[in-house]
Amino acid sequence: MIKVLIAEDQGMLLGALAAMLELEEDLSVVARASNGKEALKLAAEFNPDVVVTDIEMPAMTGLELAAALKDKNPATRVIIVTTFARPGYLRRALDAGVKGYLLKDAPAEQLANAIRKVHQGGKVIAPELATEAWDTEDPLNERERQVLRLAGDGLTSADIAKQLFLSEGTVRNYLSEAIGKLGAGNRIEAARIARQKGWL
Amino acid sequence: MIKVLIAEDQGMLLGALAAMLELEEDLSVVARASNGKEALKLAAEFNPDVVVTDIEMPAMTGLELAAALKDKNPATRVIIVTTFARPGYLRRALDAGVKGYLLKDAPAEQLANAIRKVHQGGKVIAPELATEAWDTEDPLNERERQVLRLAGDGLTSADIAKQLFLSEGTVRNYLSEAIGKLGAGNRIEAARIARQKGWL
DNA sequence: ATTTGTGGATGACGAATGTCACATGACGTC
DNA sequence: GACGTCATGTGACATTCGTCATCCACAAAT
Repeated sequence: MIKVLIAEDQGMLLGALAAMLELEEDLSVVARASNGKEALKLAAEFNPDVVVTDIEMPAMTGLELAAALKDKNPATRVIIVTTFARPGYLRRALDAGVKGYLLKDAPAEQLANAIRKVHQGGKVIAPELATEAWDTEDPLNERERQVLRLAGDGLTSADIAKQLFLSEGTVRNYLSEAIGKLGAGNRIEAARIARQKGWL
Repeated sequence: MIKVLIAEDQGMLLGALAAMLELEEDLSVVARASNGKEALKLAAEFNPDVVVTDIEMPAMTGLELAAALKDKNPATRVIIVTTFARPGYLRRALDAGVKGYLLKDAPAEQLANAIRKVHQGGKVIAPELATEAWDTEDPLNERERQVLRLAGDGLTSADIAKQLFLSEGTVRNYLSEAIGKLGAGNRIEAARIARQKGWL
């Protein structure tokens, strides 16, 4: 009997996944969490074989959860189930020792099999991501990321400068750099691109 | 036996919801669709009592689906299940005669009951939305919306002008109007606000 | 002790943006 | 036909943005 913990902030999906997995005879959903922090606590308590987790959650993301589990529950395998086909996410997930990375777009039937495969020591990566160009590196440095995040929310250079304790000119320099690196035409497009790649 | 059709583009959720609802003795999932268009076709074929649908889907959104069903399958009740707590969406949904509007954040257990209630002629609106301030009107006109959509993607005024066959000055005028109406400081913030409200 | 690198600041310039007042023409209404 | 009004343009102006060359301070490397 494979003990499964599910971490997912969308109640609807959490409940539905749990119901679906309970139909499998060799799986048992021993705990549910609606964010990473809760999942970590429950993992310590129930010691699940496999953790199925979303990425974007309040309090603690699935990526942070994976990293923490690698440390505290090294025997527990982690499968990420997310909406986002972003190279940055996949890379960070693999770095955190994640064994599975599935997209919510994929048919639900795949999940049970992925759990079994990962439980047996295998790896399951969504085929859309396993291929080629998904190893694009994040070309931005920390400052550029910060500045771009704020710019993407509509703050002016002056506002950003105030928040980050930089001069306005410096902010413009970083933005200019980021725009160039991303091949964008302006800050808006740059922010869009970076977000879409999972770099923000 | 209540006949249910589910339309949802995330395969994972679609499958999981179907599995969960099939556990209910008085419900039967007669068809599944991954977009509105497909759902409309299947609805004509299976004549479901209740359609459970997401909003943001390719080909045809859940809101468009609801409007079309109101016309072609007036007896079919529609329940929207979406991530987005946006006033614009709820308003449009109600205008399309939708009987239920639930958030994916809500516990999954609610769904079966919502289906029963709606099937009996009732209405189910997520409590977070049923309250007050959710009737904020969209102050934008069609042109302003178009222009803002493109501006939000990082196009310059000149690009937008070309796409919409307007002069650049006119584009700037519309943007200026939109920025003013939304109380924003620039086009980026304006686009962010409008999107968040579900007006784009 | 000099070189090199890095993070940040400055100043200047042209381009894009935001604002406003006003013009034009199409359409409906009285 | 005179009158609003609605969509679109125009021109002018101040501000913000994007770019680039250059400079400064400080730390690490040699």
